[in-house]
Amino acid sequence: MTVGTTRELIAAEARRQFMAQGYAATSVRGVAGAAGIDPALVIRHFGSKEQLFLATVDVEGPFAPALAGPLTGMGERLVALVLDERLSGVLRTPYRAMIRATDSAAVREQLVAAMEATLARPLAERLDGPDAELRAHLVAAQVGGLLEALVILEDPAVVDADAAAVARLYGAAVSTLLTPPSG
Amino acid sequence: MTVGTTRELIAAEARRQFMAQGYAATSVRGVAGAAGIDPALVIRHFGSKEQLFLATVDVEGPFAPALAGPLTGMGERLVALVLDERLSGVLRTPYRAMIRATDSAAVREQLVAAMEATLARPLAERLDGPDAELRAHLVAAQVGGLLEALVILEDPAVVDADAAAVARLYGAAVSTLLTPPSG
DNA sequence: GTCTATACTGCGATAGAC
DNA sequence: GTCTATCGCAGTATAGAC
Repeated sequence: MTVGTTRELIAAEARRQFMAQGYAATSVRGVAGAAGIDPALVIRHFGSKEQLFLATVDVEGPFAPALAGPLTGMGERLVALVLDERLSGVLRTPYRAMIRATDSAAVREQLVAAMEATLARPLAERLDGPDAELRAHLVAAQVGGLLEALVILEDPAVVDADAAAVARLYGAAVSTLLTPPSG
Repeated sequence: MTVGTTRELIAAEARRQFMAQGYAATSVRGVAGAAGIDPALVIRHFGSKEQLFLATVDVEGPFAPALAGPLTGMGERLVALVLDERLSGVLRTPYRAMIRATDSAAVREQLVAAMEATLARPLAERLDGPDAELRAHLVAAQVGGLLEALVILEDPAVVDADAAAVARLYGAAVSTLLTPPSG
């Protein structure tokens, strides 16, 4: 389906390497070599290594299915999506690459924008009660925390835990923010 | 209080730069220059840039005060510690530097160990009911999520939010995992 | 035994020739 | 458009000066 222009060839190879090895371990020269072209071409087409990363790596935030249903059980459904390894390619892997590249302000902003557009903003519209917007962003922080433990820190206590138990327990904690605070 | 040995001089300057600029933007040559010594000496003393980082940057996990009191309100107290800017130097700043250096497995392990020793393990001993250990680690994931939103991603919706509201709302969500699950 | 000088390899990026 | 040559900087190893 790729048209095969040089630019798209570079982008495809760069995405592969950034996702597999991260930002620091991926070199412009390595991408160019694997694509069979000259390193200077990569810079010519994308401007810099950072811009190449921004253009090729992004999270897609596959939260829509969980947000579509009723508020009841939504916390558990959100957590289940994070735990679903079939979604790694669109969530876990780019999330890891981007978090580890947040030295760059542009990467930070792109990741915050993606999580806001796919999670915090649509969620805020669903919430009742005071502080709906803040609560939605705090849910996003919780989701980020679980992703961090799973794929950034690879904390064995979470990675090796029973997924159903994590979904139940962490999902309940997320749900606390979905229902209006009592009092 | 520093004895002034070359090794300690290097360590102090390295810590300063790693905390202020992060791992990638700090160079062995820059540390050596600021310390007024030769770059090769840094390697001589610490082996590599990565080992220099591991030896000089660590989070201290100042959670003990929050963990000491009653379970009631502990969630809010933990969140308040994360939000306390006076603790930045021992928590936020090293946390940011370490998360952004988690390409290194050794950095991952050192950060996980610090959070486990100062938060998850002492907390697990305080918790009643089933899955105490998993729940304690999920609390650590929540704390990590808040730190991530605040200091890694610098999400304006959280950074600019009223601290008291964050403590109340996020603290309540943390507390969900502190009390034994109902049912 | 500390420390300096030097050098090797690889990086991102630029200038300019085809 | 694409490649060649090159610049300046990085981490690090080694040799040898004090």
